[in-house]
Amino acid sequence: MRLERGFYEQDLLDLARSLLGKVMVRQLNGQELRARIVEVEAYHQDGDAAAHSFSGPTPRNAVMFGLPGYLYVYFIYGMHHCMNVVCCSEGIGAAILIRALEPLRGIEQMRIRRGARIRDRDLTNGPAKACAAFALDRDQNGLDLCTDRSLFLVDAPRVGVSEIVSGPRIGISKATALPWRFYIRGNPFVSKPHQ
DNA sequence: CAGTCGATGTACT
DNA sequence: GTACATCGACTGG
Repeated sequence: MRLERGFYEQDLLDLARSLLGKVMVRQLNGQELRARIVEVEAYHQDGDAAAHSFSGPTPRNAVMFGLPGYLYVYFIYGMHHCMNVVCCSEGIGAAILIRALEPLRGIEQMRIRRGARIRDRDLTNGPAKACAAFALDRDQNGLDLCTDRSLFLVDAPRVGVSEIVSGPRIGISKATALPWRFYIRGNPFVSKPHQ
């Protein structure tokens, strides 16, 4: 069943851990894509210089300061997109980056967008790969996961604490000491399994 | 396997 | 101008 607003109103790191194992559903051209969240990163305006929200609201990051449960999608490196789930409460500027998914359904549809020869494990094992496989770009920025018909999350059993690994976030140059990357231990669809 | 590097648009200094 | 929450192609061992 679809996750409701209250789920997204959790504190930053609580939601980061809670999101692991949850299933992302995409309705697209009459087809359904499904994938399990296996890796995330947390970003917060307060004290986190790596967050887009760190210096306050701008046109780009406005969604981060909106309602929890909204999708924040941004364009990066001139060719990629990354998706985040807004959390906490309105005005806070906190969100969780979805870094990797485990494909469950619609794998051939994902392969159409990612490339015919891509191995299953490479379809969604990175933030921009996940966006591409799920056909998400700036058009989906500001979408409400609690009400949208084409994209939402459904509940799934919690991942046990002992199966969650945390460590430094990937690909940033500021606030590198914060251990705000979380992933499922041993899952083959995580973007960078080791370290 | 690991390391390097080019592609490419935009937000912000 | 510069940096950027990345990816994939390429190198060398």
